[in-house]
Amino acid sequence: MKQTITHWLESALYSARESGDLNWETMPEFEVEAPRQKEFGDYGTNLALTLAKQARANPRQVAETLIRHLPAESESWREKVEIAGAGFINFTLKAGWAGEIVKTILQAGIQYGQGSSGQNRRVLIEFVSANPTGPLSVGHGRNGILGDMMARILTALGWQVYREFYINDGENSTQIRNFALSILAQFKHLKGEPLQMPEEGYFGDYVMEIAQWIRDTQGDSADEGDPEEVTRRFEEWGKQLMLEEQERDLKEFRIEFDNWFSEQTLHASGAVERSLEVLKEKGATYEHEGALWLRSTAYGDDKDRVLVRANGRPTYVAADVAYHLDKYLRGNEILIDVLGADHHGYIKRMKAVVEALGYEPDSLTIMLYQLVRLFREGQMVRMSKRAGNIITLREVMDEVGVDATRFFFLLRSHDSLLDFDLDLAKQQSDKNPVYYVQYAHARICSILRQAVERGFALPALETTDTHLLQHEAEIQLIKLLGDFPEELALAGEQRAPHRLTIYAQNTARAFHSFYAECRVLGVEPALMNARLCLTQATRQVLKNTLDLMGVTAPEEMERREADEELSS
RNA sequence: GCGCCCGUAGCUCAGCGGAUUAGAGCAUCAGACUUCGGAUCUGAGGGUCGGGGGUUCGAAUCCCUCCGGGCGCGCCA
Repeated sequence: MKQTITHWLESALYSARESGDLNWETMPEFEVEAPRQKEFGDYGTNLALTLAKQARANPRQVAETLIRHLPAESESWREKVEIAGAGFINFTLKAGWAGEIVKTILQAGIQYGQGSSGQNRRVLIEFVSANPTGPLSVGHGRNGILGDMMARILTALGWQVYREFYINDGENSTQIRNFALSILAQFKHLKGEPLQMPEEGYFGDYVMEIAQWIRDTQGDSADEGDPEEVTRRFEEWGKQLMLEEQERDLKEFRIEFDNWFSEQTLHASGAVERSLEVLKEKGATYEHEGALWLRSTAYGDDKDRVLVRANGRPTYVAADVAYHLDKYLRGNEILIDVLGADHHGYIKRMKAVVEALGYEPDSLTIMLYQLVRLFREGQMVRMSKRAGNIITLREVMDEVGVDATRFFFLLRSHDSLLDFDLDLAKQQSDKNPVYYVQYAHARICSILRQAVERGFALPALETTDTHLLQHEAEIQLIKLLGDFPEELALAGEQRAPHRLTIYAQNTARAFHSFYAECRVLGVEPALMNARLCLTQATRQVLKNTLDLMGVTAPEEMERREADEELSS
């Protein structure tokens, strides 16, 4: 409906210009929205206000002119059009208009809301990319959810999405090395030697478990031989086990990747050197004190960055140059990296890299998310990965459940700090908004089941008069359902998945409200059919939204409250 | 010191491509079906949108500045 009204307004604009009533050059930006106060009608627009600015005219007069030029086809829909406030144009539509939206939704079904703005272009989303030196943290969970939902959203908007996990397994990585040395230390300890952890060692229990696994499968002699070789072996074992665990946990968290990209392959294949050559050719590098530098300040970075150390080893940045170049060479037009807020310094650097490589800096989006703070018994849980006292994603998943955890992570804007209270999440899980939305879906399914049980066949769309849907609660709900395509598009454009979480809650609320106001089953047959259609349409939209969130849409739920009351 | 993010109701947060009277959940208080699931609904109280300037006919929204909180600022990754 918003679109229809937008068309009317555009048509009025052209008509007014042709007749000389109004002068304008560029199409003004304006919005069509449902006003909060119902006295203002069903939809309103600020068009006259934005246009008045451009034309330096009185907004109310502009509004009058526009109304005069509204196309004839709009007359069968409009009840009345009014000018209000500074120059808003408010439309009140004829009773029954909302029924059309219900039909549109039911016809589109699972595809309702999808768009084609992606035009089949390719986008690569890199996310999680945890170091293979430990289990996934809760922060990785937030990262994973954001990337995953973004991928689902962009797919729905017509993009060809490729999901990738970048494994920081470069042999020059000190982290991995320390990790390997930690395992080795535990291994020797298992054999009875005193525990001698490296300085920056990893202390988690899982390190010991890996050492144990190596001892069980490789025997006591696993640490014999050339020390460098031994470290390399332990590195490989540790890395493999960690990656397997990460993949398993992510899969259970409903996150899967098209590809796990190994940093090491970039070093091994010579891709790193080649990409550095590209930078050199573009004149974006220089040598200083024996090291090779990227002149990133020339592209807006705060300082220049070392690409190759004086000792000849390439830095992490060098690998990232090669990696991002590789992403582009694989035909991706748009790149999205999902990173924790502690990497914010990374944005300017990577934009500089992209530009130095000859690509459009805006083609790379870095989605930063703020950190997650865990609370238990009202206390913030301090965590350190090396010390091994982290709460893992797996623990949270097991404690809180996948649906609730995903929903919780998607509840807040990614650039807002997220406090995750474990006790609240599990003890008062019925207060969790995820149940509110899921309950609406389950309730709808229950109504539809009942309808069949009572012998009311689910109505055919062609024979149903959806124009009977005129109750205020019905209109309210339908308006929201009609907004879904726009909400989805905005979530994609703004890279703001949480918008759909808010939307899901609003839609669920509107349905619960409708449910309380309007009986579906047992009312006059024509109206019942119309309401059954609306109920089905709502189910479809909730389902589509929950699918995008990767949260299940249950057809029934346990009646937990009732059970508790019986037992108490 | 420099950079990024945040500061909106008692608490947790939406809104921030300016626009008609600032929203939701939780908490508090008061109510609601002998038929569709009470994990629900209806209503009430509660806000100088951190402070101060500026732009604008109009600012929670844009700009500047200050204050408070978080996170960074390696030839680590």
